[in-house]
Amino acid sequence: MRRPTLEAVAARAGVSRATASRVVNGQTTVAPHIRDAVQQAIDELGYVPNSAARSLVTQRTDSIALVVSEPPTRVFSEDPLFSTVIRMASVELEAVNKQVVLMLASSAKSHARVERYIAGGHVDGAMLISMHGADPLPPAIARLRVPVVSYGRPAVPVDIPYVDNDNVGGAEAAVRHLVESGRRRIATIAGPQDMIGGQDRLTGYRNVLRDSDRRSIVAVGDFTRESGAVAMRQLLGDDPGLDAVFVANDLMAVGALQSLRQAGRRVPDDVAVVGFDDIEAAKYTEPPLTTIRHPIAEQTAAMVRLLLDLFEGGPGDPVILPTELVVRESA
Amino acid sequence: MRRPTLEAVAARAGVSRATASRVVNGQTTVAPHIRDAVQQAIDELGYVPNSAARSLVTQRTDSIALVVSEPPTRVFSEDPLFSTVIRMASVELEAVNKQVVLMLASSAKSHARVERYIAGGHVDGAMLISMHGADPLPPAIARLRVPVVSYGRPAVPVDIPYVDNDNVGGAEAAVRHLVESGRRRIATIAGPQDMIGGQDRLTGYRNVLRDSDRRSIVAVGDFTRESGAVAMRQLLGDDPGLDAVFVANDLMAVGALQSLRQAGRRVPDDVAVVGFDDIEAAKYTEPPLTTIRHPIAEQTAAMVRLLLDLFEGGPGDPVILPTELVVRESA
DNA sequence: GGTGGACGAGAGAGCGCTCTCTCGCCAGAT
DNA sequence: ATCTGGCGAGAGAGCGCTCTCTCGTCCACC
Repeated sequence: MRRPTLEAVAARAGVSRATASRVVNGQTTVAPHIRDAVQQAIDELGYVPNSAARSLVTQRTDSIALVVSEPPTRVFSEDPLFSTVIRMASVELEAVNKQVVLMLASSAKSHARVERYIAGGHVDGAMLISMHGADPLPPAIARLRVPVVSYGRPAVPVDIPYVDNDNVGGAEAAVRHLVESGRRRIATIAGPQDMIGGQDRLTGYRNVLRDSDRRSIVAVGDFTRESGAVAMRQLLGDDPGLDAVFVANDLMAVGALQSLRQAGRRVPDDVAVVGFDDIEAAKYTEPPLTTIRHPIAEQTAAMVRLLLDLFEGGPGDPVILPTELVVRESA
Repeated sequence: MRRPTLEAVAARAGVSRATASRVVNGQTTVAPHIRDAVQQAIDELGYVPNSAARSLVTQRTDSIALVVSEPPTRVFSEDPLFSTVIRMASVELEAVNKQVVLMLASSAKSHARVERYIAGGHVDGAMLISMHGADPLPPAIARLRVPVVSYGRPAVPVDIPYVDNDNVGGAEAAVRHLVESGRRRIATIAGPQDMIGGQDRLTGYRNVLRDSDRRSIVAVGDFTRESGAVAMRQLLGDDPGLDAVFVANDLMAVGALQSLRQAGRRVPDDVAVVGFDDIEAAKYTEPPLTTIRHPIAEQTAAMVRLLLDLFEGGPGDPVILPTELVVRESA
């Protein structure tokens, strides 16, 4: 009662195993009537190729590792980044008949595991989702001679093709919007400085403030809602006269709005707020949040394309996608 | 420059391939000094077993399909259910050295794909996450003679072991809480009736109302925030005198709170609201949401255990986990 | 009519591993 | 000294597939 093999199909169709294989793999050098006979045998037996046997000889596995290297706090949070990326990547890869093997690599132990797994040739390539600068995984995997791409620029300079959005440009657009609407004392709640997104968005903020001759007022959060609320309270303590704040992600911005409300500040009348990410919840805050949208779906699609290109020997040039200011009512 | 094989390891250690294989697989019938020699050869060569070759002969793959069968609207939404389940399942399976192959099965085309893939012996077993009653996948996969478990009770009676939370009991607890706090006209915003969770939670609501001699007032949403807002407006139109509403999930409850605010109703003074799920955002609504907590992480862990038991020939009895009323300020 | 070429189909090797079967060796019993 | 038993290690088959090489056939052209 085991699964039928190619041998069985060939026998039933009265041809050789090689010919049956040709039909299965869609080669054209098979006469139509033979092709039909084989196809019929396949249907009758319910034949499905054994992938292990196939990849043993082809040296391909048709599966791709999607490595999520991030502490649980962030993956578990309300931030839809990871689920969106995972989902989009699956859709894109399934469209080209590749399987997605999901691997989480939060601990040092799991790092070793992932490294061994990828080194072991279980997958044809890997996609890395890691925003942490201290993360040892990107350089480690880059050494493995397996095609790898990264979602987001790796924090340490390492020769991995990547796809990122224009964090600096987006932050600049956000702060410029505040400057142009006449705000004078513009603070920021920055993200973690060991993450590339945190760094770049702070850089964008600083760039514009420098050019417009304003003083920078900085608090640092960790991209969670709660840390945004804490940072906002701290900023209000440091500089009660601030009239605007650029928050490095929307989740922290939601927390900041909460602190502003508790402190009796009106948004945007007293304090203007601009976030970053344009998560779903940004539409539903009170008031709705002005923010920077970056296209997660397109970025993911671009990442998948980049990896597929790499398989074909493509150059693997980094891709930077533009961001967009979405003006709602908070600024 | 290809990867070292077991043959190479054996040659370097001066033993046969069979002996090297014994060492790799941790068999005890190998003399210590030979074991050491082989281990050293493995380390020096950086040998990693070829999984394709191994599973060709063992007929195992050590990977498990995680099939998410749900329309994009829900997976994409803010509902953290899927990302939590996916994450927890990964952690649990990685702990026992199994790989997670993620498959999305939203369209009919992808259904066929998933079915073929699982039938093709690419995985040792499958975990199904599907809340849709109309979903043809569970019965189809159940026929494949591959160990399968389901997250949530399959809507059509089909012989698949499953793990679910006590939706009926949870809904009963929620509505009983409203009854006991003296509410008279208790409405509900039900979930989609083609989903088991939607059905069961409505059943729980009806059970308690029947027993407490109250009239049921029902609107139906689709588990999204927006549909909750719409349903709440509709309920207020149908019965302006309602003084409580049990909402079948928190996301819709958030929408309902919004509609209540717009209609000038105070919560909980005029209308009490109880949700279901206890998502993160439930803590941050205005006022914080009273809701039913069900343990997603434990449910996922139980699902994984159930599948592993199945591999060992376990009985595969369904597991139902209890829920818990979390009283905050909305009711 | 003979030859060359093109093309379709089969034979068979081999991918890297596991596992059964066999064999050799040594210890202990007779 | 011979035999038996047990255990550790090797030989070799075979998992199911792909792919190269070879061969046979048929047609076209000289």
